[in-house]
Amino acid sequence: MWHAFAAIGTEMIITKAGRRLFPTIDIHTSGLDPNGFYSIKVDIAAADDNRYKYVSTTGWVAASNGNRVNHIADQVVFGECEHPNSPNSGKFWMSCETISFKKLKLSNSKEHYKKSDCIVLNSMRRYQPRIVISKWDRDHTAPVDTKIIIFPETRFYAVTCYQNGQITNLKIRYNPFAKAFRD
Amino acid sequence: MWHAFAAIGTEMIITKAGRRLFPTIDIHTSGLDPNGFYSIKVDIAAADDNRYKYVSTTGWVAASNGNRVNHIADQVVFGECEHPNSPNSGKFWMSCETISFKKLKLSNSKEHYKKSDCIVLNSMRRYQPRIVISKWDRDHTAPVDTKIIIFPETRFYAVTCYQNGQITNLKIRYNPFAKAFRD
DNA sequence: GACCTTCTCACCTACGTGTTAAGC
DNA sequence: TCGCTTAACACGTAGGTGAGAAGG
Repeated sequence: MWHAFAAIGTEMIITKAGRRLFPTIDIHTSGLDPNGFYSIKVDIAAADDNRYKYVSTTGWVAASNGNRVNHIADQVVFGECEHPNSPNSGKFWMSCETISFKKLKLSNSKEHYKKSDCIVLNSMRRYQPRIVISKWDRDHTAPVDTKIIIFPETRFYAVTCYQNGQITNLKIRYNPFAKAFRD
Repeated sequence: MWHAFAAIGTEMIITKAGRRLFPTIDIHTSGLDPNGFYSIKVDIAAADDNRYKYVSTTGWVAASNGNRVNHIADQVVFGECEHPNSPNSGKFWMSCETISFKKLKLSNSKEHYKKSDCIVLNSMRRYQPRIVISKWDRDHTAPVDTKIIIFPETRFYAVTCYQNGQITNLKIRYNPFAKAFRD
């Protein structure tokens, strides 16, 4: 699903009150220590420091002279959404068929920052979601090991209104809440 | 609200898939150690070991020769529902205006036991919800102090269908989801 | 004008109610 | 028959969609 959007240039709506991602970020884990304790969260990093604009003839183009970012793991992070079942045992996480972050929302209003599960972004910029899995020590007082996993196909442009009509069509086609707009 | 129901004899519907309590159990805390760590949950104990039946002329009567229970705190407990925000600091809990257990559901099917927030009970018996507040040690590995608080007005009969029409009327009057049945 | 943002709206999904009739 | 349980139903609440018009 993510690949179908990525091939066109994924866009995500951001609103004051917060808008869910579609598609949602769903993962599955393996190779964890069954008896270890882990928290799992998603955060969102800048994909680069460009501003973008959408030109109907050519698509997305960088509008300012931003620098290319080579190490997204070191980039500015704009907030995070811890999975509701965190923290939990490796055994639990691996028994989950899918670990879904469907409650994660994107906003453009700093006043809504305090809402949990809501990450504040800037419009017309590009972002990269990241999966952050932290293992905690026996006393659960500090993380002892943290892994960051990136799926490049989840990169997206934050917008207040869809720019590319093909993206709109895919959203309407696959998002159950947009069924009203299907032909 | 609870008192209005208790005066008549509170009943709670139980179904296979699980039914919410109405009224819900909402509490407020004070006197906790602001820097201490606490988990807060609700569990449900047998109020006694009677079976009951409802007679339209006289109301609820014990149908078997069960024993009166004097110490509900020692009774059989039928499951528990940990508050979603557990565990958390005393400071956090005391800052909450209301701590609500609205997601707690009651079921009569053991197959649904594994659902979190769902407690399995037997129909035509009487139950007593209990608030359980546990303080954890500095390493969060074991509870060091547990307090059990009981509000007698939350005692209820578990039923698969309302027995007392006055209870039905109160539910319809005050539960927003039953608005369709108001005159 | 061009571009981006905000708001309201109709139309969905998802699910919490008691009712009613059927089942056991 | 009687008492209790179950399932389908209409009708609410609650909230997630893009469209379209208005605002800046």
